[in-house]
Amino acid sequence: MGIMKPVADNGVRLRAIREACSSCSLSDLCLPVALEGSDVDALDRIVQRRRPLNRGDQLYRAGNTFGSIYAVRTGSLKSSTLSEDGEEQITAFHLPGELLGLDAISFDHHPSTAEALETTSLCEIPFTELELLSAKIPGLQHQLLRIMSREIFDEQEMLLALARRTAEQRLAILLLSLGDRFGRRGLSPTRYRLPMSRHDLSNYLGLAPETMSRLFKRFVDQGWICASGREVHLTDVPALREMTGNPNVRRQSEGA
Amino acid sequence: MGIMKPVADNGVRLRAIREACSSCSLSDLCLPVALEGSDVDALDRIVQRRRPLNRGDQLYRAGNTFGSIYAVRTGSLKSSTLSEDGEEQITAFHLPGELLGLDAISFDHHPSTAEALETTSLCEIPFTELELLSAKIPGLQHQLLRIMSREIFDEQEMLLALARRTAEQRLAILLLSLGDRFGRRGLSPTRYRLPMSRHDLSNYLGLAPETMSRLFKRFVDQGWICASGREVHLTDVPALREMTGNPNVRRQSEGA
DNA sequence: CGACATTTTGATTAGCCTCAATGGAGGTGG
DNA sequence: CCACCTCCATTGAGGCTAATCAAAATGTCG
Repeated sequence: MGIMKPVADNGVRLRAIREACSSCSLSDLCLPVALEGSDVDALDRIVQRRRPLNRGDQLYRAGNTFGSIYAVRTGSLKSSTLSEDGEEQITAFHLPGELLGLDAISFDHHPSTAEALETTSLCEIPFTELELLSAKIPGLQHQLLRIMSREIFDEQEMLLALARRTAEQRLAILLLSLGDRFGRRGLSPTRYRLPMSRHDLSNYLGLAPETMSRLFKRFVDQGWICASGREVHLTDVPALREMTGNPNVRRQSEGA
Repeated sequence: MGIMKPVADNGVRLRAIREACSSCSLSDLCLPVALEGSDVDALDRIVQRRRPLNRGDQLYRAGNTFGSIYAVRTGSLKSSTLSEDGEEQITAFHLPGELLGLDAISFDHHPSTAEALETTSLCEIPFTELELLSAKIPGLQHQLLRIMSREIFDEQEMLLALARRTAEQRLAILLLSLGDRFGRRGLSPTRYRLPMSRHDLSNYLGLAPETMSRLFKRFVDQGWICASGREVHLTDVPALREMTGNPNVRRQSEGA
């Protein structure tokens, strides 16, 4: 087993993988681990490129057997399930650098459908091979658990944040969250293009599309954002953050 | 490394563990894995008993460093976080046989506080030791990933199920879910004692306590349940299941 | 039995959904 | 180039659900 022993060109190899995966989460997987060159090779080998998906293409459907997890290189996707009445229920959006497919591990099949919102390229990581590898490379197993747990937990926290919140708060939370996530990948956290339609947005937030529209108007009127179609500019982040909290609490100055 | 090779008294040892842990999820951890006697010993050794918690006692608090995961033997707990306005937000209930503490893996500290709802006994499973062990025992690593993913995912699904649902649907979903979970441990799925107060219940479902009370009344009036204090009897499970779906869909006979 | 917490009940209000109709953007064919 | 169509986003009016406020009833525990 490869033990903590830096190898001369390790940094170079790591960079190669990171390049290969763009800025995808796979780099999170190797970065904190001291890997030997051969290990990096091994990891590199199991990562597969796929040809890009077009808008509307499905990466996998609910019920498909689980084989791989995926990292978004460029573009974006939505995960959704069908409620018993046949309505689409969007459960997550996936931006560049994020993983998807993790929720399938427990059941060996995907509980949700993943669909590209625009032209999207991905890395595919066959899961059994990753598992095999993680048994051999010390530290990788721990990283795998952490990242898995992290990605799933983030989603859960998002759901929790949205529950019990007013429509206004939900939109503020989502806009800030998207900004954070874009920011993490080197883009502007306050000025970005929404990859999803108002319809998808309202579906995800559990609101009627009409409410969504009214909210955008209100946010613009208040001077919190500038919005034109899918282009959004968060002009007053502090105000948005303020709204994030409980509305029932009267606004009080921090000093009081 | 111990390879798939049944050992004479393996079954006995497994049963011993299962007894030791009552019917806790740890049995899920070893059951599908072919373990050698020595492996079972190893697993057995790292599981620790703890003295029971009293009602109101906290197992861990949000922010505590993460060391172990826990399996509920008897009793029950609630997990909660504090929203920015200082309000308690209950994120999960934990019944006998279920695991808790898994959400701490990604951050090395607990994101939530766990508090006993009644006298509660637990098994403690030190995580680093479990990880070490899972590197040695084939299959255990996979099981660990699966169970983790499963527990976290179940919670997420619950949150999702509760989002975008009417108060009536939420209560129906929760009552059925609790029944399922009790049923899985050999108790009646239709007649049980709620371990939590109406207040906790309403908090978890994101409703006002008054609404909770009115809902119980309505459910009783409709003949769907019998309720006296915390004792609940689901008298019309089909009706409850029916309610679970989208209310906006007119009730239609399946055959139509 | 009295003090306290929890639960229930009643009246009112606010927020969001629904239905309905209008306004724009992008694509197609005359 | 313009008329037309379709899809999506916006705007308005009204209704329903669940929150809030207030208070009584019930249960719990010393």
